[in-house]
Amino acid sequence: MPEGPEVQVVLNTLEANIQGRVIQDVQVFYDKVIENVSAKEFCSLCKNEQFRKFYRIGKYLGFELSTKDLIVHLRMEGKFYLYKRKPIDMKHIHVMFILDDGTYMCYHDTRKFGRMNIFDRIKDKHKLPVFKNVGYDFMDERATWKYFYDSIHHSKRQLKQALLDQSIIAGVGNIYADEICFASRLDPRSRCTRISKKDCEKLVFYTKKILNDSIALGGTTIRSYTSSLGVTGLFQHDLGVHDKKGEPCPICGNTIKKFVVGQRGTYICQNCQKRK
DNA sequence: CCTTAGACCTGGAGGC
DNA sequence: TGCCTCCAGGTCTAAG
Repeated sequence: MPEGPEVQVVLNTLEANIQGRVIQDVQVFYDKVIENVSAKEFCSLCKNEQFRKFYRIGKYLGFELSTKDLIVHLRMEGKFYLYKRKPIDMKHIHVMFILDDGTYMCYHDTRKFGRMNIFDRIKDKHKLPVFKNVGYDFMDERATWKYFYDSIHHSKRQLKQALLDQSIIAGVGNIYADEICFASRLDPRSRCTRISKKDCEKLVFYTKKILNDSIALGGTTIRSYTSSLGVTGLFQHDLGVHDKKGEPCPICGNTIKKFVVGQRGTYICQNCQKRK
């Protein structure tokens, strides 16, 4: 479910609720969630660690603990829930952290795609092995239009695939990629080689604007009925094209069409968005 | 180097 | 009600 903005909202909420808490115990019910060490090792490495700092790079959540960095990727459906007592329905809970104030911090993930990694704490988080193929976060000042232009203009790929490429600018996912293309008046199927510097200025400007606006509204909630930690946002009301097949374009009134681009459902107003 | 299909998982929605 | 197919906010891999 989450793209950069939703991950940021989750992070903000967790920071407000568990900063300073100490992990007293950890239980793992689906071992594959833990990626870089065994589940057993993960539990012992987390034990007695305190949540100190909270950060995000692209779609990754980072928790700086007393001596470790805990890195979580929620993938499609991962969520954190905080409970005052142990939940009765443990069906999709795969990891449970029991904190020193009695909170049960539960990792819930219907499709089991999410992953957790734990490392010895380091200062430069970008150097952690999980971030090897992750570029600059969309909030990073190094994520400029020039950098984006230099990264894509030799590529034969379609524009949308470049926007989704986490090794260039990290944090954009399928919904926001459609919205960025719509705001920039560009067809996501356009070839990167044909995207001008001027286009890149627009694309990076709207990437930052749309993702930051979404954070301010608590993120986007579609196809989701549960209100997990901070994931019931309001930005879905501001979407222009995504998930609006058959509806009129908010600018020109033309019918929004759906295509498949890079194996992802993609929504376009073919009147407003120019194919290059 | 690039693109594409498939894999990883579960459940909701819609067709019959 | 049941069965079937398609679809889903992500990413990695193998194969061409």
